[in-house]
Amino acid sequence: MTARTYSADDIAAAKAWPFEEARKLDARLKRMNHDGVVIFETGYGPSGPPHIGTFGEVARTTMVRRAFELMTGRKTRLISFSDDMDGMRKVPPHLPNQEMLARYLQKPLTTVPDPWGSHDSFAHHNNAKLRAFLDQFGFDYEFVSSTECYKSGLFDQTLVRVLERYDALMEIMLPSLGDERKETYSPILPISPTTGRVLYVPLLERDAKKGEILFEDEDGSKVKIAVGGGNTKLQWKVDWAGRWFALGVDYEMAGEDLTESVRLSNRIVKALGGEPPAGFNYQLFVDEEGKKISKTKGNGISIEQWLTYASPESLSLFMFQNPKAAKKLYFDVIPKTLDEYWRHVEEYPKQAGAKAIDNPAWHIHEGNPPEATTPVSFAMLLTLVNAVGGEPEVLKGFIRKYRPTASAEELRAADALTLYAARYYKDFVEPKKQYRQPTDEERAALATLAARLREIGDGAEEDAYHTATFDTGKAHGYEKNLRDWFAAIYEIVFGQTEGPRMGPFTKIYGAVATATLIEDALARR
RNA sequence: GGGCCCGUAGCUCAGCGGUAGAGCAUCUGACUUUUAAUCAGAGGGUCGAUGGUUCGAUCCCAUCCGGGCUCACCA
Repeated sequence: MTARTYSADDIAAAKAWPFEEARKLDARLKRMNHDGVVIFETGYGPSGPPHIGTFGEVARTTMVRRAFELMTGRKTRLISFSDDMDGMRKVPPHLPNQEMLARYLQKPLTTVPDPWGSHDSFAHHNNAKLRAFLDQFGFDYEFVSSTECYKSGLFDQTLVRVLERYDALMEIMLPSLGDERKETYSPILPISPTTGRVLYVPLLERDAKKGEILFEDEDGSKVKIAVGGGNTKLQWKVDWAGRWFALGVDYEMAGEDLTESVRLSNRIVKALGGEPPAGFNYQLFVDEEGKKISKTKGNGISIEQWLTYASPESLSLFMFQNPKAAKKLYFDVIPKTLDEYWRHVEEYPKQAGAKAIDNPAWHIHEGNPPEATTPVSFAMLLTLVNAVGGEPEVLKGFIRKYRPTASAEELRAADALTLYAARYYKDFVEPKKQYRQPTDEERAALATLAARLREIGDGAEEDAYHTATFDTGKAHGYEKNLRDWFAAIYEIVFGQTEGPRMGPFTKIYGAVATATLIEDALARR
């Protein structure tokens, strides 16, 4: 499939938020007479593994990036920046080798040994996780390590600039600090040459010309070092601003909890002589009751949970929707969002112009939505799973029965859903199953049915199986109340009060397999 | 309390100056030698409240109400 083309008028008329963001970015670049490659950035803190928020930020930033590219045709890059020179402030719980890690408190995360022993450092381990995580979704990005930026000298000029503009920066930062911090605050944090820890100490002397600072080391000695080459790092807010300045970041969004940080960092980057990136503050997720999601409470849901029951595309849709509203992230939204995703995909080919590029599917698929949609909804599969169980092959059989005219592509889309439906079955339906013990009459009737099905064998018509089921019931005293016969089958064989129509089910599941299913149920104690 | 963001049908969301929309849920009907599913249709909103701008406001402005985040340290 080839990407469609859109006219300038279409794009100007597009109202989806990524286009609004792209317009903001474009205005900023015009104001600056910036005509180079446009840099998008997302941040990552490697003191923990990547999570659903990490996904959201990269997905949303990519949506703005693609909208911007369509709008301007300009070259762009997406930097995934890992703040891995940050000192380890506390030992994250639930990690192995706690006592070993405790000895590395305050040291840059890239110098903390990997508690799992597989990478150069704790940060390297998590950085690798981040990359594997982003790669799994096919994001286009460039990984950048803070430590490498400092060590390679890439940030040297920025550090010197911080020294040059020291007074202006302090004027911005000091009012935002508590009394105690005011006394010791420094935008530049030296790494102790003796202990390797990140030091939160005041600068005793600074020489912008030489690019040097004097500070008191942990052992009490006065030490003079060059700011560059990885000897020092910038402290938050200034660090963020310095990063924008040094890397030329044009666009970065952030969670609303960082609203104040963005404000300050914007002022700082200006003081450094740069221009704040465009961007906005997206809202954090809340749980079903609208409460803040916290790891300790364990409310909300994780990315692993989402991807267990629904596709990454559906999660992208969730991220696309309303980034400025506090979205409720709880289990029920998963199937709903998955079905909404497919509805949008279905709509796309019917739409044109601005309407098409406002379609979430365009943004989720970076301009290339798939052509085929699923012929059955996920909601329907979840219902079906209640009736016929969670075997993907059986589900696929039912899909083909329900949608005999579906194309191969459509079936492929639907088949992918059976995997999620099967997991849903295993986790939510199967545990609730209650198999009833048969009465003697029921036992006899079911045994007869199993024998009949075996006799007919696979490959007969649905009706043959259905008739056999009816006849067996009638022959065992159910001619007046066939409903009870079916209820007995479902309760004893399927472990639930409702089940599939027996004819079609037997056809799809296989007559011999169905007979075995019945016999197994009779053997159950 | 200050700042920022959000508030459209039961739920999830779209619409953002010109007589309120979708999906799900609900209800009704059709259909299948059980149920579910499927199909057709219906009901459901003073667009958080109040003022203002306008010929006209869900959409712009102001105020208020409700919710979230933030305003020590750390990121």
